[in-house]
Amino acid sequence: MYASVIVDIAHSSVDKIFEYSCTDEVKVGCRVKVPFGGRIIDGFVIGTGEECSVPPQKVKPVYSVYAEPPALVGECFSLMELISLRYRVPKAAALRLFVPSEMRLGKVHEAYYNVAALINGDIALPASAKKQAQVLQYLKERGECELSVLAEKFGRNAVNSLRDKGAVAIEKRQKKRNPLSGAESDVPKTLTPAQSAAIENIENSNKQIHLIHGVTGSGKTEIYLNIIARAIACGKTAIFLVPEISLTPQMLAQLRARFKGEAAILHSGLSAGERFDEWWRLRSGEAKIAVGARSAIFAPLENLGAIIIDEEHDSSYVSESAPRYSTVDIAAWRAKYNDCKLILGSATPSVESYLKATEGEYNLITLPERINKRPLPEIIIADMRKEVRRGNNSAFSAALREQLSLTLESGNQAIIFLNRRGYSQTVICRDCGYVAKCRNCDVTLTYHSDENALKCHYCGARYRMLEACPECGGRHIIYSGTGTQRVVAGLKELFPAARILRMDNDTVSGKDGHYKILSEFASHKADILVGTQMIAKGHDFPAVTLVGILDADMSLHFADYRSGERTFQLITQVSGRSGRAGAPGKVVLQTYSPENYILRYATAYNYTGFFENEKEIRKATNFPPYAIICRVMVTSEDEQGALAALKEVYFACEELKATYPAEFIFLNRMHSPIKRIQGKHRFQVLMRLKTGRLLPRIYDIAVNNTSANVLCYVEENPGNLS
DNA sequence: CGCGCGCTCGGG
DNA sequence: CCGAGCGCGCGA
Repeated sequence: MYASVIVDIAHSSVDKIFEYSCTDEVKVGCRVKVPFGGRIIDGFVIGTGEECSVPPQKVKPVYSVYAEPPALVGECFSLMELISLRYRVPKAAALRLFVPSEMRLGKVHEAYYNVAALINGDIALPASAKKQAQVLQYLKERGECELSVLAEKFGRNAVNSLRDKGAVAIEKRQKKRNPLSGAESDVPKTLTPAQSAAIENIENSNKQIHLIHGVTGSGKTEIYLNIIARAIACGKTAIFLVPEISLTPQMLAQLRARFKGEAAILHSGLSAGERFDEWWRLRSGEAKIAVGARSAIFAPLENLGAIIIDEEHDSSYVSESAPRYSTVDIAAWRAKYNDCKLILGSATPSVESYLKATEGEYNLITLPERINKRPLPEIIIADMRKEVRRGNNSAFSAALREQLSLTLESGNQAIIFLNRRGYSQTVICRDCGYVAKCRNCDVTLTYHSDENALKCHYCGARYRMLEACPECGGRHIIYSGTGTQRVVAGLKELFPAARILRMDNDTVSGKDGHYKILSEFASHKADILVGTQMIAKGHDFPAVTLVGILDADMSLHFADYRSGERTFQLITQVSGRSGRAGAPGKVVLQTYSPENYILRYATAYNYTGFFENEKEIRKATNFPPYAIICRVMVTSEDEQGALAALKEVYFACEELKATYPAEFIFLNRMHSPIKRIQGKHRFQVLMRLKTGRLLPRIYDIAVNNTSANVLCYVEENPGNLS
């Protein structure tokens, strides 16, 4: 018998199928060790058969087979093929998406716990051995007990003595780490007529992909849970994707309560062991629902009945490293393969998805009202130009101050949202205009007052704060911009009695840092939460009745065609934090351009108005979704090498343009806005294309110009152009 | 990816 | 003439 093997080396030069002789123990999907180029390495079996297409003298036998069920199942193989072709990555790189890295790296040992069990309770003990007697008594009552518990209660020595006397046995057992265990029960809530209608609509529609556009608080989650429950009831499985940031304890508790052990969660917050165990629970069929962030779209489930992508517009659904797949694309493919529904949901759908829905490619379901018809929070626009004219140079408008004191007086909580972090954005020399930049990354440094240091946000480099300007020697160094720290300081001055929490990249350490701060705030241990983007999503704060958006303009004037879309999404999301429970919420939005159409639609909660307007602009200016922005990044530590490769890539693209002039709207080469990151020079060929027709050719160009020295890679509609 | 082969160049 | 250095192609 022969096995077709893909060796686990993600490199284009070994991106082939190798054949080995084997026994029938080797099954499709198995991981094996094989002799390869003089070494023994891991590989994936993607096929078996009696025939062999290489000369017999070349064929070697499989070295060994992993003693585990096949890791790859179902559509893995065709999906691997698709990803490998679509994103021009080696098949091994595509296969790696399907197995947890813990498994490949062999890092996870099974977790064990020790159990002490009574084998002979009638043993004679000296009267002095009181502890041992207690242990015996304890075990007589319950038969067996976890060793750690016994050791805690009576001391490890007593247990050891009993073991030596043959009274108890200590046995190693495999631990099932189950992050969703210990759940309370939850019964499905009664659906509102709107929710029932939405589910009915999805069930009866003959379209495969559905977009639920529902305002915050419209009960989308209950619809998702219902659809998942229906799939499970039919003996099928389901995938439920949420942005990484939304995998909060509350959300997991909700799933745990509803689905118990049938749900498995896959995300980076779990320990390696937990993730590994959850993956196997899905693979073995014990769990039928995969819940997780982007990568959970590759969950080892067969017979899918539904795929749900919540907060469909979220930028975390596109991978930032190769293969730069789009989660919605992969999900659409799996839905098609399994002939199941794909449900996208959002309060602020991406322009791209909403366009597809209005054009009939997706089935559009609109939920315009909150569950209990509670009104959406009122948004008050504070015109900061007027504030400046009145002589108010602080970060807080009169309206915000007034609302803040009202909120604090009534014992409610407030969230202050701003886009930046650090004490202030930049450090400028007033005399010559010098701005401090990172030596490696060419990025403006940010001043952090707690360390009195300058930091680069792209590589983490830390510099001493400037005493004098290194260019002109001037001593008039000033800070500019407003950061969370300065806002906190300002708030303390205005409301000395208020308890204030700060949340940004500096106060959040590790994966649980989020939760710590957020749950501290949720349990009302603080009155005001000041933070950046990361407070916009996830948690529910019932007592928050005021949200202040300090610098709504920041994202609006960003040099990105999506800045309008992003700003609309941000305002809607942040506003949704206000007034979740009883009391009606308020939002104060501070801006220097109150007449801006994005802000006008956002404050009126008018998504369709925003969409129609935005659509026309994108159409007129030839931006996505009416075009594709394509960037070939060329990076290298060696500047000359990078420049040479850049030239090659550019010429190849120019050649394409000469052949297909109608496909190109724009083509040019340039430095990337950030010229260096971590010592790597960055150049780019930037294109705007009418369609995706030429993308495969462009991927080829990138692959062909990648060498040991220079890395070239393609980004489609990149999230940012830094 | 990691290895070995073979070619080339420089030192003796 | 021999040994070190590098580029290339191979691996089943």
